[in-house]
Formats: sequence, C-alpha cells, structure tokens
Amino acid sequence: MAKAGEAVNDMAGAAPSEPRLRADAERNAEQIRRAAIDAFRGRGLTVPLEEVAKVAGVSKGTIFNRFSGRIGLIEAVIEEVVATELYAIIDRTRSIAEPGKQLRYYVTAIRDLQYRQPAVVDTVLQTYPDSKSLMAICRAGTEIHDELVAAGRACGALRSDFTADDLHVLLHDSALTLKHGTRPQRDDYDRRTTHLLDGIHAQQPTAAG
Amino acid sequence: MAKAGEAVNDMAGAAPSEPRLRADAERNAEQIRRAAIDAFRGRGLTVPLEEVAKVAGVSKGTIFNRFSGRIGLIEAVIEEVVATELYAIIDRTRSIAEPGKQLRYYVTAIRDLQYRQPAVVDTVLQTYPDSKSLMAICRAGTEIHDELVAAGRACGALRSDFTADDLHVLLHDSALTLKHGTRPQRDDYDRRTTHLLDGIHAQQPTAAG
DNA sequence: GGTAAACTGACCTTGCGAGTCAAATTGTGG
DNA sequence: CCACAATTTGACTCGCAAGGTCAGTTTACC
Repeated sequence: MAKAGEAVNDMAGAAPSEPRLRADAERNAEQIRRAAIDAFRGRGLTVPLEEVAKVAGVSKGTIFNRFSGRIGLIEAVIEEVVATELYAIIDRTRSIAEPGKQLRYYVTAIRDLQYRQPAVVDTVLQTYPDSKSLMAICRAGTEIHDELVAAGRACGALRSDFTADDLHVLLHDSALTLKHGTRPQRDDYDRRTTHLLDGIHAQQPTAAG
Repeated sequence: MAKAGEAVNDMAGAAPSEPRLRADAERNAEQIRRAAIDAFRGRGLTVPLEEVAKVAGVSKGTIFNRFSGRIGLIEAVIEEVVATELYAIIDRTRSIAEPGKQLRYYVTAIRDLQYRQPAVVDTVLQTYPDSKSLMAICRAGTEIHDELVAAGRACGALRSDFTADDLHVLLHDSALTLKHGTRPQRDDYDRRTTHLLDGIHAQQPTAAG
C-alpha cells in the first residue's frame, strides 16, 4: 500500500500557473503562507484572518486577493500544518506488526497531536467541509479506522462490541472536549488516554461491581 | 446524612410575598412557569426566551416582568426540570451498599439523564454560573464525586490512578459532546458508557498490546 | 511616466437572541 | 362605569465578532 495521502496538495487553492504575479504580490503570498502556518499551528484553523494578516504584515484584503479567503489559505498550507504529521501517524500505525498494538499506538498518537495542534482538532471536527484537502484527510482517517478495528477484533485485542464508528466518535469527542472545554494538564490528559484505551481493550469485567 | 439538596428552591427568583399581583399577572406567571418547564425539558436551559413566551401565550417582555429574565426563570423551575431527578440519583447512589457498584450506578444514571435531558447538560456545563440553584447542584455533584472516588479506591474496585477530578471531567466531557456533537443512537451511547466504565475499573492490562 | 496590478482599511454584512421601553390594554377599587 | 395603576406588548436597540467588499491609493513594471 502506498503512503497515506500522497497527493493531498497538488496545486492547492493558491498560485497555479495563471498570469504571472507581480513581485510584491508574490512576496506577500509567501509571507501570508508563512504567517498562516504559524497562526494555524498556534491557534487552530479558526484563527481570525486579521491575525494572520497582521503577522504577515499585510492587510486583510490582501489575503483575499492572494488566496480568496480562508478555504484557499487552508488548502495552501494544510500540508505543513497538519497533513504531514497526520499521515505520518497513519503510516507508522500501519507499519506496526502486532494488530493489538496498532490501535493503541494510533489512538495515543492522535490524542497527542490533538492536544498539541488545535488545527488537528479543527480537522477532525470537519470545521471547514468546503476544504477538499481537509475532507481528504478525514476520509483517510475513516479508512484506517475501519482497518484498525477489523484487525483489532480479529486478533482478539479489541473488545468485540467496539465498532469503527465507536473509534471515530471517540476521537471526535476527544476533539470536541479540547475545542470547547478547559485545556487539561498534560499528565491528566495522558492518564485519561490510557483510561480510554483500557476501556476498549478486550477482556473486561463489565458486569461486576 | 440528609437527603441531597433538600432546600434548593426556597423562594427562588420569582413571586415572593411582595405586593399582590394582579390576576392576569398571576395567571401569566403560572403559564410561563409551565411553558418553561416544558421548554427547558425539551430543549435545555438555553432555549430562546421567545420560545418560552410563545408556548406560554405571552410576549417576551412579560417574562422579564414576571421573572426578570432567564436566571430568575431558571430559579423558579429548576426543581421540576432537573434538581429532583439529579438529587434522586445522588441519594440512590449513596444508598447502595457495595462501593464498587456505587460509581457504576452513578455514572450510568448521570449519563442516562444527560442523554434524556438537555437541561442536565447545561447544568453540568455550568452554562449559567449566576444561577444560585444551578451552582448548588454542581457543588452537590462535586461532593459526591469525592465520596465515590474515595470509596471506590478504598474497596479496590476503582483503578488507583483515577481521581475525583477525572470523574468530574468525564461527566463534563460527556456533557460537552452531547452539547456540541451529533446525538448518538441510544444503544451506541449506552455501549460507550460501558466502555468508559470499564476503562476506569481496576485491574487493567494497560501495557500489553 | 503611464498604466495595470496590487494593496489598503473603512465599511457593510450576518446572525441571533437578550434586554428595553413608550404606547396600548386591562384589572380593580370605589 | 370610571379613573388609574398595573400589566402587557412587540418593535427596537445592543452587542459582538468575524467574514467579506470595494473605492481610492500606492506600487511594480515596461
């Protein structure tokens, strides 16, 4: 199987071959891109475009001139912001031999990334369904979820009543609480990750007190 | 120990002894109360006051005249909307002999109530911190959380790294996902409740694949 | 320097519900 | 049945924040 999401970003929404840009426009586009990467990394994909503009040293209007708005800007930088890391996790997960460890690694890694990168939260929540690359990432997610759950069940490491949809919801809810809740301490967050994992692992007590 | 939250509602924000109300005002107050109970039950405490007014057959202004706004209205009906059920759960939980079963019952019951009653979600999320009765309910929650975790740990039914704060966060996150996410099917929701419970139960695999 | 490209930032827009208040209505006591 | 206070009404204002627009100005390029 090829690497995950190999071509998310062929000519994303920005500066294809079209009429050549003037030097200042070219320069601004690049500064906006850089600013966007920083801002999206630091504050998530929902950061006000005015912030991005300020960091880039241009005015809001210029972002619209160069990228026609947030979606275009996202397409132009999503690779650097989250896609690379996300797909790396997916690839690493697939490369794990024991199916039982795959899911454990995957959930831990995604939860970690969600904690560190607000943009991943926005991605998982599908905050901008109009962005094609964002949706492509989500599709890749759904795919591996199916795989992981199938493999986990088959090898008996995963409780049998746990579905791919449960996994999807688990990560989605995880994103929701980071988005709308109070950011927990890192160690609390990690401990809760293990609680979650243990809850979906096979061989449960379930009935007893 | 006395029953939980015995006197949340001594003269909540509405119609105390003050100057006697005119007949129509009295009637309206009662209709608004009834409408509010319905609306809060059906759509949560955040339902637009205009909806309540419509159901009550009065105009928005009248709600302000009679209850001085949402907070006053909440104080006036919170008992019927959520307090009674919530305190009943707390009492029933305390009456359970085996400490191991207490927490299991409690979490299941609260999750169930959150699912059925959007108003409980708003309560847990402390959407209206200015409402005294709402905050009283939250305090009662915190109290029993401490008790339950202490008891659960003591009897060995609860994993030792699970804190009262974890319990608090668990229910808070649960509320958040109901508030901001897509409402899951009832049976999916219940299954996930058992996953959660199994994750915080003692004797975990944790390390293995 | 002339011209088209590009930038700028003030301004308009959107959305929604809380809360207000002058004018209209209605209950009440006499 | 009236006078008048109590009450209701619903149109209006407010807040708030970000997205998006465009006339006017500046800048790159030949």
